[in-house]
Amino acid sequence: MVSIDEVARLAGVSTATVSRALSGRGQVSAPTRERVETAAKSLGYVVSSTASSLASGRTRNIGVIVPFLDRWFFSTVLSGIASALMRRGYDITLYSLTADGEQRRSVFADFLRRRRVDGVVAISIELGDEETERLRELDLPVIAIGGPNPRLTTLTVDDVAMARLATSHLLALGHRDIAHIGASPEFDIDFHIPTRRRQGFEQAMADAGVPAHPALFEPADFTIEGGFRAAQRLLGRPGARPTAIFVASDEMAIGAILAARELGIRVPDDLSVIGIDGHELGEFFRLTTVDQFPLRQGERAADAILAELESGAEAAPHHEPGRLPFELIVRGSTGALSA
Amino acid sequence: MVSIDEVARLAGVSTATVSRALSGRGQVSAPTRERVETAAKSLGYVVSSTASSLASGRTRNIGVIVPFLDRWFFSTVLSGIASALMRRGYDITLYSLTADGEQRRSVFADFLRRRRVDGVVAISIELGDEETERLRELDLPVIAIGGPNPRLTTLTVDDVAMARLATSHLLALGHRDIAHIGASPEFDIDFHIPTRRRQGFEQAMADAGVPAHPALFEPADFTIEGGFRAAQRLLGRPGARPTAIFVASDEMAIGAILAARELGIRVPDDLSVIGIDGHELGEFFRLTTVDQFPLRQGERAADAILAELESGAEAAPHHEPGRLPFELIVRGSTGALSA
DNA sequence: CCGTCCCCTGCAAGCGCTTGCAGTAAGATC
DNA sequence: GATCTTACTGCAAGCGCTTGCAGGGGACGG
Repeated sequence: MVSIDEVARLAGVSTATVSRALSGRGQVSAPTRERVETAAKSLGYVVSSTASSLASGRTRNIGVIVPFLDRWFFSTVLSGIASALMRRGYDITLYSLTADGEQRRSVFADFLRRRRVDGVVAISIELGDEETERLRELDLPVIAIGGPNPRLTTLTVDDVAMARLATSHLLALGHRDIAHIGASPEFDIDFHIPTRRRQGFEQAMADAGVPAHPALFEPADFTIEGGFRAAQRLLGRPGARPTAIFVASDEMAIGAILAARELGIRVPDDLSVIGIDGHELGEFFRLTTVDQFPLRQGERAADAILAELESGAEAAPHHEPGRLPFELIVRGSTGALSA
Repeated sequence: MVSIDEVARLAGVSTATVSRALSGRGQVSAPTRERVETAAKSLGYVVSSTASSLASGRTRNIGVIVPFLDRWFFSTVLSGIASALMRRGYDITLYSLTADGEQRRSVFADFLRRRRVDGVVAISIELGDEETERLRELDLPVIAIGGPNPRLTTLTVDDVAMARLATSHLLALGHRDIAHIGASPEFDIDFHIPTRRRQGFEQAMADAGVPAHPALFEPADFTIEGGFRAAQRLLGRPGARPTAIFVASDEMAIGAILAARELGIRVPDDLSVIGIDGHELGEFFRLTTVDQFPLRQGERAADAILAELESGAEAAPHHEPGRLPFELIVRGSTGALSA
């Protein structure tokens, strides 16, 4: 492997000058810089990240903590983070928090403390107090996407407002018997997003003076299949059927659409369905949704962490609640209430 | 941040002994080891990966190259890799090869050459000659999953055999008019899996003495929507309809099932559909498939790279073609040909 | 023509570990 | 009891960079 000394020798300068020329820190005359760059290129020199990190204290590496890798939302956010970071020359090291509690603990107790990263992005994880504390102890910039955490800088989307927007859309179409598919209460213990979406739903209903019937709520597990079953229960009951369903995620909403089809209920003629997220399959299923642009969320998180790094200003945690954009995307799964 | 010196002082030994006690390399008496471990724990010491890497040349970090992060197959394999690697205390740094060609080049020309990783896993990427060469120049263990590459150690599943198995299943059920949904030829240029699956299909048909009608092939793009459209074309044509479809991926197969439903064609009564992959949605759609266990593929790749690292033996590239397991999973989307 | 200032460059001291080598003491061998 | 081993530990030299500091001009002003 070629080292900085060889480049220095070839360019006829000291290693200090090579370092400065290639990193852009400190003064180097234009001709010298050019000689160094030529030498480096001809030798195929690439700086050793370990040596550079040790000497400088900068790693050019961001740690990303993800609860699941194989769920659409998280992998999409991750994808946004990865492309934005790589564009700026940063590496990213991945910390996946599987179901295994012991392993999760070791991420905070060991992995992250190896000084391998300059900053951390945590995607939609409800962090425990101790975990939050561990993160703060790292003394590194941390950006959390999702669950607002008063002790960390967070990028959040206003879940209540999103849910209100979705519900208002249904109300504006004339619907009154609106059901809601959300998460079961025990889910909420460490994952508050479904609760907030439910609150938004209830607020919008209350604002419109429409009573939200408790029987029109069904819990599910945020999968297509879960949404399917919840919708089956909702639509298969004797008595009056809801004319619309606000579903707390697109995947569950797709399940609901499939359930309706199976029951011979036409969407949107007999039933309107709206989801939340902006899932890639939404277009195919013609699903009306409130998009939260997860890819861009990842990019924004990457930009935010780089901004903190480059400003050097370890700004006090400033939450920006509800700052992430969202947008109603009307497709074919919602329609006016038929008389 | 606490350093090794503090631990040494507290334990009353030299830093050399601390290093040996904590890393398990070299001899340390049991009582000394215990004192060191106690001291380290009480100070919350975690070794600095950069310093350790620089001194030892080992990073305890594996690079993973992924073509897409937000596609089910890749993120599932990645998930398997991540959990297996973290279990062994390894970090993983992610190199995402977006569509951007320039960025892709920089992964091989710069990112990977920073000496940040001890080994590389490449997931289902058809690597160009120059890229392969770059990887070999790294002089690190490399494991490629997927596309067999004679110059790298690869873990592959026998795509031809999988396709034969799927096709045989349909043939055994009595089907003769079997269509195939695969990839369009231009896709194949840098992605040979679809071609191999098609070959397996044709072989199985030929072996059974059944002519594979060219009109019964439809290309698609490996998405649900693509499969949907391909099936629409296949099933909407005037004339005799196929009684079964072998689809080259589960996602496309799901699309095909949805298309059939929309056309009022009953699955499996009027049409059998079989896919390949083992997609998580397969169960929900009752899709018969040939599972290739992507999660376990990732785990095996992780194990393989660690084995190479720990043996130290930079074994010559040994491809193990067709060594990865696959299995026919019969669910509800295939059935005997009705008379 | 000399002093100042500003660029540019090199020197050399680390960054926080790991590990070859050497030294010590205790146990083993005869 | 002398000599070898063997097990353990410490010393100190790096690993390949970065960067504070200082020195050497050239430009410029007086």
